[in-house]
Amino acid sequence: MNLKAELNQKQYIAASTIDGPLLIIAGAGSGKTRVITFRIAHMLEMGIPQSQILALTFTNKAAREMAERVRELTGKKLPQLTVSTFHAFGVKVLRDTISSIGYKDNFSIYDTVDQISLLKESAREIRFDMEDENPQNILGIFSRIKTKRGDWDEVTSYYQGLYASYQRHLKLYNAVDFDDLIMLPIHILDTHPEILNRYTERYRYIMVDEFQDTSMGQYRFMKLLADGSRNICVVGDDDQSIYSWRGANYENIISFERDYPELKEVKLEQNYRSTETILEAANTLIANNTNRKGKQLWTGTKSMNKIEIAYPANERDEAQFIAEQIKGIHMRDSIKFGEFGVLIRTNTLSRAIEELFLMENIPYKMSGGTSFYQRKEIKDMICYMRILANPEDDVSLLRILNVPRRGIGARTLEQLRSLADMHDWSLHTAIQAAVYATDSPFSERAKTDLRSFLQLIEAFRPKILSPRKIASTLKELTDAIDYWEYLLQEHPKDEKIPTWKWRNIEIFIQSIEDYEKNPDNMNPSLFNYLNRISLTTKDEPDDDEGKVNLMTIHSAKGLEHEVVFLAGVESHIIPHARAIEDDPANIEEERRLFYVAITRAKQRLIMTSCRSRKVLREEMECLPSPFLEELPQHLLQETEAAADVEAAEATDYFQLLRKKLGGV
DNA sequence: GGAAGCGTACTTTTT
DNA sequence: GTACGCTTCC
Repeated sequence: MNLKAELNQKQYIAASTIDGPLLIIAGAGSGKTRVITFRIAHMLEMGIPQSQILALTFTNKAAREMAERVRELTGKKLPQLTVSTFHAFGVKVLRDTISSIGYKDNFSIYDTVDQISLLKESAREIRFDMEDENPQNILGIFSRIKTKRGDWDEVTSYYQGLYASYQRHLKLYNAVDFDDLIMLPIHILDTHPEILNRYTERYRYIMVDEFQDTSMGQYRFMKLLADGSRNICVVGDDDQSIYSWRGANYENIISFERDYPELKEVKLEQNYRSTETILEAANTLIANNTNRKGKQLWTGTKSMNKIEIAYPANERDEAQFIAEQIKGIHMRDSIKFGEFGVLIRTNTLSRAIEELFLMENIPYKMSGGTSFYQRKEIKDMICYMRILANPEDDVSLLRILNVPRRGIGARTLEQLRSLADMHDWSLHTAIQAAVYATDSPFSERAKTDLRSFLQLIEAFRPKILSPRKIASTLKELTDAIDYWEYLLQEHPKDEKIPTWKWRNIEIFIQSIEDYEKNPDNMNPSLFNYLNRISLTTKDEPDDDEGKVNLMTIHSAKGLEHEVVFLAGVESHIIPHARAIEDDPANIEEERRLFYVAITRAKQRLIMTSCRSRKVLREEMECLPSPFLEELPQHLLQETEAAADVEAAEATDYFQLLRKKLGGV
């Protein structure tokens, strides 16, 4: 491997500097992934054992891609190389060490939906009134407390008791939430020097991708691991920091410079992705942000196309326009469907577009959004699996206790809950007591129903825990509970729905089977499988090369496409009205978001801004995004959105628009 | 006491 | 479109 021939001079320095702290500022499209993969390959070539290398990323997609590229480059399987997201690495650490803080290693991981159920349970027990409360808000407060981003204040103190209850229940259910995946490992490493030592001895070379998106917790986690060797390389771009709402703190770049004063810094500014037009637009836009490290991207790629903007009448016409453009460009310029990206600010904007893609037979895939695993029928299956893995997991138990209907209703549940609350038991323990205790106050009928539920769990638990028996046991379980009959019963009007849902379950079971049969999988246990799917939002593998990529701007980060459509470029969507409401200073993050969207495009960028859009049933007038005014107008070109607009209406509109854009 | 049926309020971004 | 809560039915 000849690094010098493969990389430009800056890239070469970044890839060949492997000892000591290194800060790489990598602009959009500057070949960052290439540098990282070459850097790892170079380390391996220098004789560093793969087990000593740890690469941390932010998303599963990035992790998967990085691992794949290193394998391709080296032609080796590298089973001991660790490339993972922060959260997945947290799980790995917890699996090995969580017993040191009194949890069991079969812990469940709660996603947002589970967290809300847990919150409601916690509130119920301490008789906290949840009327007029927004669970998401409360969870936001809890998250800030847990990750030490904030402290209790006059407003939030009100929830302190609820937080204590929430935490107590997590532990009682042997469960952790997403924040725990970062904070608990930190706690363990902080308080157990011998465990910390084990990790710092093992991982001698650490790399962190998308560093601008790391939270304070993730930074501490990284620092704990890295302080043994101080061979720590972080790669980031402050202009692409778009996760501050989740605690990302791009000031970590400053902390890094402070904590590792001996660091070397490399700035990658040559862009290999986009045309001059697109880069000039992006540079001009982002220069409006005040809080940034200066950076100017440049490229040698000449432009053929201006940035296009169309103003469709409504979201239907917008979808129509995008579909037609894609078809046209696909045919005329023979650009594969897989080279198109359609970017949206919010998941809800996908609906109209998806509908038209289906109608026009345009193959597409939507990444992000409600994941496969969040679908009701799949979530039911997962909760059964979680109960089998961890019977104390009340959140999962509550979900499936009466699914399918087995006669356990509100009254029985209430009795169970008071029994559990009284003794600080999980519901599972309470059920056992209800069934087997001699002085049980439960009705004979309730006891019979509960007993058969317990027997079901007891029968299937050893089965599903035996090696490579997850898929087959789950199949058996769905038959035993007659889930098909349940689906029919729940949807009596339309047999299409049960058929569709049953099909999803079959797909799910098949994917488990694939997981179990994969020879590269050293330890395909139920726990590992559950942990894995808790951390991935996506449907199973996305090897569909020939499909248009429809996704949110957030999930588009790190990707690139020949032709990029940016839909819904309207004043309340980007910048999002809600974000600005929260804090007007959020405009800078929204601008970065727009910047990320623009810089995904290699050849062509086509934006659409609807004149009206249906929001929650109601038709709403829309104005173009103010960010459009910030782009150099000579780079823009208006494209007629073919639509049945009345001419007069259109003229009025364009006058309004010119006024707005021209400031006259 | 449990199941089924109807009305209402909410969708910013994700591990 | 959907998920939850409240009411009525069996």
